[in-house]
Amino acid sequence: MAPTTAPVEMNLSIEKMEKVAFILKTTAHPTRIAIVQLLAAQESLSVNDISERLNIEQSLASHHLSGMKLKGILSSSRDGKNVFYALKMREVVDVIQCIAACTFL
Amino acid sequence: MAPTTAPVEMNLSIEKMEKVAFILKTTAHPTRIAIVQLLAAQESLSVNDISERLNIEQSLASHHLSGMKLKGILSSSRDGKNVFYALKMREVVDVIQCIAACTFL
DNA sequence: CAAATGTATGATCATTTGTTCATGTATACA
DNA sequence: TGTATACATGAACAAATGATCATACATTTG
Repeated sequence: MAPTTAPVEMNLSIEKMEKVAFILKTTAHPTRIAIVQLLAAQESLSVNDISERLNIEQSLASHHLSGMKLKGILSSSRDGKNVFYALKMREVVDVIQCIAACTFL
Repeated sequence: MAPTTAPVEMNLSIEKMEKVAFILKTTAHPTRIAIVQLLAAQESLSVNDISERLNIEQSLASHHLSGMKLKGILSSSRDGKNVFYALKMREVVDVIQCIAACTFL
């Protein structure tokens, strides 16, 4: 994705800008970025998988995951004792990659 | 930009995830998205231009602008009494457009 | 049913964020 | 020099966020 170089018209409505801000805000946290990263590679993972891989408490993982689900970024499904989370809004992967690709970071 | 459909390896370091989160956080606000939108179309605008167009107080505009400058998203230059701000990290335009393009928003 | 395992939730607290207000600084110009 | 215009800044406060803890709920298995 080449950087934008020429003047660009976006013309987002106030409502749209609020929605975009909402999604960006939901993504803007190192742990949540790590979660997206895991789920970009794995299709679905249980809460335990995630809390172990990221070395965070189960409770904290659950809070982040349910929040991201509530906001539409993730989906979840229970299988026995486990609840598996998956990426629902895959666009956030592109967003993260776009920023991560910035040479100056 | 097509949505990512297949498993993707990102492998961002902790440091990189923190930097990405930092940039996303800096962008994740309706007013700041509106500022990026204006500067995507205009090359550069004064504080007054921006506060008038967005209908916000000069002080609030200045706070947002200097914060965004501090974090590397904008640059500024004084010309007489005016200070003109411009987009420095144009990638944020792509980020916003990417999310804004989501059909479900 | 009881115990074990996996997950969710709510309270609490510290920190950060967003906004406003008052005031300070910089530049131009009469 | 004094005044007007354009920006910046810092204090103060409300609100949102992130982390931790304790505990509740759900499911499986003995």
